[in-house]
Amino acid sequence: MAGDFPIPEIGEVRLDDVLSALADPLRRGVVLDLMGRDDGEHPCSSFTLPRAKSTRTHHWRVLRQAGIVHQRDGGNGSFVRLRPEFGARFPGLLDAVRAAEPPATP
Amino acid sequence: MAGDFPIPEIGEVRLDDVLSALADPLRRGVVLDLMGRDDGEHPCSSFTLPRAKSTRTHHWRVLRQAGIVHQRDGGNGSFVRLRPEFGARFPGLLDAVRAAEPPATP
DNA sequence: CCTTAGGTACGACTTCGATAGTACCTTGGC
DNA sequence: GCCAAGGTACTATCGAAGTCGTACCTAAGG
Repeated sequence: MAGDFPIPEIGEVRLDDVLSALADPLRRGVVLDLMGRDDGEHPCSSFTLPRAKSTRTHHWRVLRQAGIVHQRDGGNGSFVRLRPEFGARFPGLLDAVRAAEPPATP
Repeated sequence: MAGDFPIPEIGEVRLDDVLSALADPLRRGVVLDLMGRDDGEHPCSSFTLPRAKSTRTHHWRVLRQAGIVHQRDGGNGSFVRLRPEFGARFPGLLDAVRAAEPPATP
């Protein structure tokens, strides 16, 4: 494959999907993790997702369809980054989520 | 009965429950409606909830347990208001949701 | 007192989402 | 060329959530 995964236009994304995506603590965790990194791509394998491979795939797809992340398939590994348009489409949302969440629990 | 319904301490409310509560379009609709009114009590019967009575009861309970609303039973009718502490516990969250939603669809 | 309106509690049904197992694919290294 | 690592697609399972019907409750008004 080796290409970008299909993602919805940012204008097509429904708030329902965004809030449902962020309601799951695992997905919210990786989003907050991503917000704490630089704006570039990061390997999917570098995130804390203690679930089966197919379940991780599922969670990334949900985040893509919520317009939150962009994902690129590299054949043997895939990479994600936050979609920069998201902040303009849903201003303050991710910041509010981050503010409500304890930064991490190591 | 004629009294206040039990609600969690605002500090005990989990973000999971808040986001799940707001992910439902019906519940989000009544919350946004409530935000557009004055801060006092409003009859539950004055909101747009085209569902069976028992289903409406369910949705109000979810909003209570998410720390978003306070509810008082008056015997033949019950009344809700936004919890003023919510904004301090989850700053910017409701505002972000309101900003992301078209004001209404009449 | 009786009726009605608004609402709760409980149980049943149904739909949806999180999870995982298996098969298969692609890049990279040996 | 072969194999391992990372990941997707598909399917199945299981529990949670949305929905509703029924029985019952309470205050308000005639």
